[in-house]
Amino acid sequence: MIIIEKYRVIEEEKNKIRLKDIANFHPKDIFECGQAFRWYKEDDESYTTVAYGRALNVKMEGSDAVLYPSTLEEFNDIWVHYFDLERDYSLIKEELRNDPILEEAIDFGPGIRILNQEPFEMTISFIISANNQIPRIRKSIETIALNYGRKIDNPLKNREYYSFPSPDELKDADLEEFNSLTKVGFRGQRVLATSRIIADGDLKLDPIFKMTRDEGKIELMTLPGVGPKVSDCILLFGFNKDEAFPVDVWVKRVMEHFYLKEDTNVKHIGQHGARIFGNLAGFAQQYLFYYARETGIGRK
DNA sequence: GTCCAGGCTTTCC
DNA sequence: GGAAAGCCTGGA
Repeated sequence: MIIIEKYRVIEEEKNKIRLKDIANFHPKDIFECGQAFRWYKEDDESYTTVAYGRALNVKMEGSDAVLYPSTLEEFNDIWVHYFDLERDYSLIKEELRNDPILEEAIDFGPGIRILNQEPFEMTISFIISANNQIPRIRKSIETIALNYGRKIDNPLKNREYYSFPSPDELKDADLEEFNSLTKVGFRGQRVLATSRIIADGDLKLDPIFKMTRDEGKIELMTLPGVGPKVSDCILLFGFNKDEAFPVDVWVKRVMEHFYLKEDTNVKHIGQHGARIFGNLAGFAQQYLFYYARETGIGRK
C-alpha cells in the first residue's frame, strides 16, 4: 500500500486507486454537466469512460472515489491531470460565491470539476454538438469510436471499449459511409474536413496549449464547423483555458434571465461574462450551464 | 467592416 | 411539430 500525502491517495491491491475523503468531486455533477460525452452510468451508480486510450471506472464508496483499473503510475501520469486534481475547487467556489446567482448555481452542482480532455476529441465532439441534442451527440461519438477507433484491452469485461480515433484514423473515412453510420447529418463534412486539416499538419493543435485564449480562438475558428461557441468549448475542455466562456442557448438564457434582463445577442453575453467572471469565466459557465439546463431556467 | 435571417440533417421530447 | 452545447452563407 502506498499513500501520497498530497491527494490522500491509496493504491489498493493492484490496478485500484482510492482517493480518500475527496472534496469537490461528485461523479454525477462531473460527468453529466455536459462537458464530456463518453461517461456511462452503470447499474451500481458508478461511471465508466474511455480517455487517453484507456477505459476507467469511477465508483464512490462513502466519501472515497475509487478508480479502476489504474496503476499508481497511470494515476500520476494521466488521471491526476484529467480530473484536474491539482486545482483547489474550494478556492474557486469561494470566490464565485460572492455572486448570489453563482452561489445558487454552485449549490446545484457543487461537485463539478472541469476535466482536461483530449484536444482532437474535443474538437470533433463539439463540432458535432452544433444545433444538436446531448443524447444524440453521445450516440454519434460512440459510433465514431466503434467504427474508427481501436479496441482497448482492459479488465473491465462488462462491454467492449474503443478509443476515440486519431486524426489519421479519421481523415480517410468515406463521407457517405461516415454519415450513414454516425447520423451526424450536415456536420459530417465539417468533421472529416477538420480531421484532414489536422492530420495533414495544416493546423497543429499542440501549440495552442501555449497560446492565450484569444490566440487559440482565432486559430481554431479557421477549422470548418468551429465558430465562437465551439472554439470556446474546445479551449476550455481540451486546452485548459479557464477564461473561455462558451455561450450556448442555455447560457444565453440564464444570463439574460438573471443578469442582463433583456433579449440580446451571444457576442454581448460573452463580453459580459468575461467582464464579471474574469479568469474564472469557464468555471462560472459550467456551473450556470448545468443549473440552467437541469432546471429549465429561462426556457420560453 | 458588422449584423442578421435562413438553411442545414436527424433525433428527441 | 418544435427544438436541439451553432455554423455558414449571402445580403443589407
